[in-house]
Order: sequence, then structure tokens, then C-alpha cells
Amino acid sequence: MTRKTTQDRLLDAAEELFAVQGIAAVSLRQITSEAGANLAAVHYHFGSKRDLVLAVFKRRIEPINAERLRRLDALQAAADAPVLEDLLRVFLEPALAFVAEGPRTFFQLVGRAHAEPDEALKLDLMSNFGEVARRFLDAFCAAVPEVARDEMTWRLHFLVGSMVHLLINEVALVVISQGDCDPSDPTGSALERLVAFGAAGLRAPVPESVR
Amino acid sequence: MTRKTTQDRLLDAAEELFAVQGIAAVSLRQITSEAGANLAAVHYHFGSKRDLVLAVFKRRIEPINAERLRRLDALQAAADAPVLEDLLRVFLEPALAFVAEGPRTFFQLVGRAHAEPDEALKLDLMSNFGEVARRFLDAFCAAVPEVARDEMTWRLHFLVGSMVHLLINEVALVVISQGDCDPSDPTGSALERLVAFGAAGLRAPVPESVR
DNA sequence: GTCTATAACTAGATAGAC
DNA sequence: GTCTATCTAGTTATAGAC
Repeated sequence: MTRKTTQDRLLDAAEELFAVQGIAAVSLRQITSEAGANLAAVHYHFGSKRDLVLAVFKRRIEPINAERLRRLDALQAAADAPVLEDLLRVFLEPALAFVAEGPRTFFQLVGRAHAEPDEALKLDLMSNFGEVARRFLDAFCAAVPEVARDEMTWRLHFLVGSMVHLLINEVALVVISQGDCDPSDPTGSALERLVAFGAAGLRAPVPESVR
Repeated sequence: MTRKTTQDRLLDAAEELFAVQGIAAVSLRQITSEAGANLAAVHYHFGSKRDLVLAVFKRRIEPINAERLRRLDALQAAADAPVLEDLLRVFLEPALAFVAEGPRTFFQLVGRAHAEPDEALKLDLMSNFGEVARRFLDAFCAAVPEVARDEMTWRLHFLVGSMVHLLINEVALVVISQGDCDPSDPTGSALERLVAFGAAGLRAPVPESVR
């Protein structure tokens, strides 16, 4: 087994540290020290801290959106208009499942990235999400023909908000439940709970006031 | 008209800058310069940057939660079990309305705070949200008796996620809609859209798998 | 590719004059 | 309460040896 390259070790260390402490709070010294590399290695391999941040996101996000599309293809091959709940699982699971399997920390980081002030970073993050959003919007609209596409777009936005919040804010759930909910199993019950909540939300009758 | 105190000017400047650039990215020098105050004034009035941050949040959050409870009292005085949609408006509006009336930036900041790595700050932020959450959970459960309280707690969590996401991520909505949605009117149509989405989600049948 | 050394700068915090 | 001046410690980034 060959040892990981310096580049990979830097990406691993940065991902972990960014997730725990937030991007701005982590210094290159912490990253290189954690990765067992030299301070100058970041600039040699990535050019700057900002480019390292972009590389950290790119490495994970592309496979996940690819997985979403792959599963969506499979679902649509099996049935012309898949039911909404199945579509939601296909959309949410590649994200939530990763929390359990892979580096759990990365999804805290994705959540954090959504709140970053750096608009260019967010746009970059969503560079290949545009395709995913379009495909899923089409499928949601086919599954719920009573809801117009622009209304469905708002609802997808709300859904993404619920998902992101679930990924970062364990604390909030503990506080509002006063200890009754265990948020540490987001792959298990949380997925099904969010599917039920989201499906009902996407199917909701469109109110008069916004028609 | 008396001029605002240095304390207030510092709070105003910090709020604005934190909202636009993120908390970690703003220096005390920027804040004091914007407020027309001296660098040392922050330490004199607040003690440290962290204490200034806490003061910025405290000034706004307490009145909003108070308003939520005041309206909830009024609603419950008029009807024993108010309908879910009215409860949602009472919960969401004091937050969303502020975006239009008051300092619009503050709610970007609230959104950002939800993604902060500083757990102590988040707990402090939610110090008086516990009471609000309990009261609204009771009311939601009374309006939708089929859903158990712990399930309703998860759903309130999802709802808060949608609300927060709406407050910070205008960019995301523009990207996924490819320009079809105008996110710049969060008080108007967005409130009613989110009420419809959230009400349906809170009322969703509880799936077998989580019962 | 990896290292040391250091440049160039910025941060939060504080002492002490007024 | 407000100022200047400064301390200490941290940051990113780079030049140049190996």
C-alpha cells in the first residue's frame, strides 16, 4: 500500500479542520501540521488557501451529484413517472448517507459552505448542481402536476434548507426537543422523516395568494 | 435629537459588517472605523470581540421571540386550537417581516450564525428560543393531534431549516431556478409559500418506518 | 517536491495620557 | 469615555537552498 500523496493528505486535513472549526478560523499552519507537510506545500500544490478550499469541495461534490443523477436515471428507466417519495430518497440519500459511511465531517462542511459570505465560492459549489436541480425539478413536476414549476422551485429551495440544517445543526434539535430527540442517526430515521415532511410539502395545495 | 451613543453605533456597524462579510472576516478596526469610534472603544464597552458579537445578537433576538409569543397569546385567546397555517404565520412572520422593515442585513446574520462553528454562541443565540419552541410545539401538536410530539419536533427542525435557508441563500434560489424566481421579496410571496409548504409538511402522515 | 527562513502584514488586546 | 501608541502573536505568501 502506497502512502497517500501530500496533496491528498492536505485535502483530508483541510476538510476535517474546516468542518470542525469553520473555514476562516483554520490556518494553513494547522492544516500542514495535521497533514505532516510543510507550510509551503499548500502554495506549491494549490496556489493559495482559497484554491485549497475550492479543491476540498470539488473532490466530494462531483461524485455525489453524479450518484444522484445515476440513481435518478435508474428510477426513471423503471417507471415513467416515479412516485415523489422515491425521487426524494434518490435526491437526499447520497447526501445524508455519506454522513454515516464516509467522512462525516464533510457534510457539516457543506452545510457551513451554504452560509459562507464568499459568493464566488458558493457559485462554484453549485456549478454542477444546476444540472441536478433541473433534472429533479422536472421529475418532481411530473410527479405532482398540480404544482407549477416556479412554485416547485421555491419548494425545492425549502427542501434543501431542511436538509442543510439537518446536516449542521445538531445543537438546535437538542435544544428544541429538550433532549427528546437523538440527532446522531441522520441516515436512519432522519432520512425517512425528511422524506415524509418534504413529500407533503412539495404536494401542498398552492395557496390563492401566490397564484 | 440626540446622537446615538458609541455603544449603539458600534452595534450597528458590527451588525452590518458581520452580515455582509461573516463574523470571522470582520476586524475590530473595520467596525470602529465604520462607527466613527476608536479601536479601544470596543474593549472599553464590550470587553472583547466575542462579547460584542453576543451583544449584536442579543439586541435583536429577544424582541423577535417576544413578538412571537405575544402573537401566539393573542391567537390562542381568540381560539382554543388555532389552525396550523395561522400558527405558522405567527412563528415565521416576526422573522421574515424584519427583513423588509428593519435592518435587512440582520437576518442574513442570523442565517450565518446557524452555521457558525462556535457552539457556545449558538447556544447563547437559542437561550430564549427554548421557551418559544416549547410553546409552538404544544400549539402545533394541538392543531395536528395525529402527529406525535417527538415527530413534530423533527418537523419543526426541518421548518426552521427552510426558514434559515430562505434568509441567507438568495444565490441558491437564483441558480436552481435559472433566473425564474425573484428572491428579493421574502416578506411577500415567500411567507405564504413557506406557510403552505410547512403546513403540509407538519401534517404529513407519519411513515411506518419511524413509528 | 520539500525544506528553512523570512518578508510583509494584520489581528485582538492593553497601558497610560488626557 | 476617548484617545495614541504599542505589544504580542498570529496570518498568508514567497525566495531560494537542497
